[in-house]
Amino acid sequence: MSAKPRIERAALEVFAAHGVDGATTKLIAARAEVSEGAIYRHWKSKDELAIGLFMAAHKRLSDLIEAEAGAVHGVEAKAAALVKAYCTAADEDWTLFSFHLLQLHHFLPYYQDDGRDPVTLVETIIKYAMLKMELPPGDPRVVAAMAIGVITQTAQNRAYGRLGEDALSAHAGLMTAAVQAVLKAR
Amino acid sequence: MSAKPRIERAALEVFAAHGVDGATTKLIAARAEVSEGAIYRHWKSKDELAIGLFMAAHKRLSDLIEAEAGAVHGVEAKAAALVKAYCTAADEDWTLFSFHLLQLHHFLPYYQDDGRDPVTLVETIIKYAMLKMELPPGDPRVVAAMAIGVITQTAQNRAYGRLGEDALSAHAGLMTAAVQAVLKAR
DNA sequence: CGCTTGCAAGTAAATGCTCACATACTGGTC
DNA sequence: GACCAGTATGTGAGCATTTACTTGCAAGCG
Repeated sequence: MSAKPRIERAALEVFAAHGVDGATTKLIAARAEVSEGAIYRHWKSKDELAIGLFMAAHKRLSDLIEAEAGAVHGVEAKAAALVKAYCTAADEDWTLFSFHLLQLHHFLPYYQDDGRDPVTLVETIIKYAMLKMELPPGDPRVVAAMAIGVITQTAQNRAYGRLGEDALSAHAGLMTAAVQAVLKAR
Repeated sequence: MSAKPRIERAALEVFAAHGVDGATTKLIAARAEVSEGAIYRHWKSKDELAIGLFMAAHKRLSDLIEAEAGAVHGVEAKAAALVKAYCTAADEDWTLFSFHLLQLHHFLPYYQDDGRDPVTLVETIIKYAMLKMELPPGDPRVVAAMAIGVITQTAQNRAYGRLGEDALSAHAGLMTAAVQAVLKAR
């Protein structure tokens, strides 16, 4: 098999485990069973590799949110769809999503806020629902953070090995109920 | 003033901003206005410095949880007390708590689980409340993760500058209501 | 051939850390 | 108080190692 996809997989694993700064090109190459030089045939630098991988996950997640939220009506339904979609996607490519989840803060300076990052999208949905009186009023930034936190912290704890090996989807029902409760709580 | 506390402050800031691996001893020394050698008068290595700072925050948070939860009866009251206490402590020493929050994953391998880390403590409280029928049954690990996520994600977004400069306590009421809703949701 | 992909050895720079030296504090003795 | 040894604290030049990245060469392939 060609080296590029093997490098991508290996890099995701190493970045997720050690962080971008803690990961070494040697380790990535070793895990991909490839020489270090091979990395630089496909990427200009370690950082470009990391940013490329992160942005792929970031865009995939943003697209997912837009698609799922656009397909149904009402915040309740949107919340349920989003939770389920996130769980499914994460289970399908856990390496990619745990990397995205755990290393988010490293890439904050990089993605320009065009309003298409996951957090802003959720904020927008909530703001709109408040306007339509579907939700009680409140700071949409905080409500969005709290609702997202229900998902991300659960996923993080799974990544840390605190929840066993069950798929994230196994908890989708509980998480959906919790998110909907957060949205309405005041 | 002596160098040690200045180094500690500088290290917290640099670790929080760049991560433990991304932080350099040169940068820490420069920010503390101290020579690099001064660091090694007080700590054996950069990692020991980082671990010391983290463990101090970790223990302080654990003690806080035990004290606050032990002082009142009933999950509802415990939840309210914990949220308020965390917000107050975080506002009092935001540098310390944002470092703890953002770099947690770096130190996971280090703290042995004697059941006294914050997450396990919350899990125990929830498990006990379920036994006493104060809460509907459900996986306590997941419920704890979700409840904690409400707080941590909000605090993280504040650290990322997404919530303005308001104190975290400004949102304590909203967060308390959300946490209590999560605990009861099913 | 021409082009892409991979390797092995190597390089320059950065990083964590050390060490010889200087200075400031501490407490006991006269 | 004056003296002084002993210790703790800070400096800054520098060392060994690691790290990201480069380069010359060869193999596969249309």
